Amino acid sequence: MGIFSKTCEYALRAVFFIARRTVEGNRVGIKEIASGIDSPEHFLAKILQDLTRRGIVQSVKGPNGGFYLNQQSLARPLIEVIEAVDGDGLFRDCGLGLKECSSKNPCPLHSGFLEVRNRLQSMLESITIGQFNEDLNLGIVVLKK
Amino acid sequence: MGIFSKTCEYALRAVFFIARRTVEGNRVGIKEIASGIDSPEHFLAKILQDLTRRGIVQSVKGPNGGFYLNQQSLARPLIEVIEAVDGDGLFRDCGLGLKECSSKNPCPLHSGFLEVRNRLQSMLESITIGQFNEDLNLGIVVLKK
DNA sequence: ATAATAAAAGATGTTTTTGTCTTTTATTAT
DNA sequence: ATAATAAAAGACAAAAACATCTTTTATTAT
Repeated sequence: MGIFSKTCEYALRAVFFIARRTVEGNRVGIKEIASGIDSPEHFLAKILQDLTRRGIVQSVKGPNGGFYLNQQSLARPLIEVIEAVDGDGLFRDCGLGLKECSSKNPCPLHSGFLEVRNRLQSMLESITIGQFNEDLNLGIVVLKK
Repeated sequence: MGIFSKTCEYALRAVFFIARRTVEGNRVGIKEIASGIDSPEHFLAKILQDLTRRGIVQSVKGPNGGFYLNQQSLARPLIEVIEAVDGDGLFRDCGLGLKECSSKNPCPLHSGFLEVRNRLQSMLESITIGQFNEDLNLGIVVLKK
């Protein structure tokens, strides 16, 4: 089990992929995205449909259609994608699964977790969907294998 | 989705619960553990059977039997329980699900993740199963609700 | 030895996650 | 208008996670 669901992993790789194509001035089809990030095509389609409904990615149907990102979406922090897909449980729920864990009524790991996941959260708030385009083009970072 | 599997959450709550009873000098039965940590009894039984096989908790059958922790187990870092149940994926696998993600061939989040999860890892290495017994007795920390 | 106890093991069921395949709808170029 | 294109939506299936119930085995007290 990774830190995110498989669904979320695909979503994140996909938005990075779409961002890169977008700044090149192109829309990109589901087939190309799926093969570009090594994900099951139809499964990814569902994920992107959902993100589109939520306004996190943009799409148009028909010839020359495909997915893309508007300026607002390119500037979006990664955490918005994660919360849209996996919810905010990773940042809010008790590490031991307690319903009412809080600073008033903490589980043994409460304070330790607080620090670690605040860091995770602020990291994911500071990273944007569009910030890796150049690194992706240069091959400094990758989205498959 | 929390950071750990449900199975792992139950395992962690259970070992804390057993630790507390152990230092009081008692073995504790599965029924009492399950109700003490609010978990499904038979499901927890499986989990503890597995941890027993791995030597992470101890048990004896029959009257006056039950689960307990020897000195070595009481001193065990929490990460050993987590790795026994969920594996080490949380600390090793790529956040975006790439098979070959590394510093040589990083995903966009590679370096950011490295820092956060090294912190998580060292936190879980420094906490021991037996270190919350007093806080549990005083009600400063809790294992259910 | 026997009965009672409690973990271990086995069988089975449910729900969620992940994945595939087909049909429909919207858009564009001709 | 029509045909081609590509996302959207729907139906279905496999696998994994989560959960329950029953039977067996080991241990202890009598």
